[in-house]
Amino acid sequence: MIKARRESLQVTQEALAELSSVGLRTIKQFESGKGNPTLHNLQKLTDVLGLEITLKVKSRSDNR
Amino acid sequence: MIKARRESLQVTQEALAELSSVGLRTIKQFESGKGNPTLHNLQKLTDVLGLEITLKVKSRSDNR
DNA sequence: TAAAATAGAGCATTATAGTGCACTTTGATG
DNA sequence: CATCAAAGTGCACTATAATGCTCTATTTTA
Repeated sequence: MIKARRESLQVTQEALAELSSVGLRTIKQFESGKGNPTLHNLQKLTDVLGLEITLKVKSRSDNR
Repeated sequence: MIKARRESLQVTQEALAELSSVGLRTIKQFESGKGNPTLHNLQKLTDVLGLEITLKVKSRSDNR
């Protein structure tokens, strides 16, 4: 998701690293599916990518 | 947010800890605003709480 | 195809998240 | 007030996320 967004914006991992102040190595791991990023780092990335992390109540069947 | 949701479900931190397999201490820190949880832990919590983490494209003013 | 740019991976180190334990604080109840 | 339950905090230790460096692989381009 992050990766797709980054690519659609035509930004390299390196550029993203600089813009977000998240280490390049970290972004690489993260994008290659090996990460368990902290919320903080995740937010730094989504912030630069113009994405928003939201929490929504999962609508369950018995919810209505 | 997590805290509010937990309370609205009338679940104690302790119960949440057990249900989610996240350490009680961790939940305490997290809820008292001192956390920088990993995505993994955050998901374990939201999962139990019936919440969903979503990423949406932030609509910017100059987007239209 | 050679060179350059971009992405992925191994290794080692540092910073910090996760956790348990014990104690304090706070709020509710008898 | 004494008691109890739920929440918050300090301390210490362990696990792992974050990071840099270097090298390899893949993709792009001349």
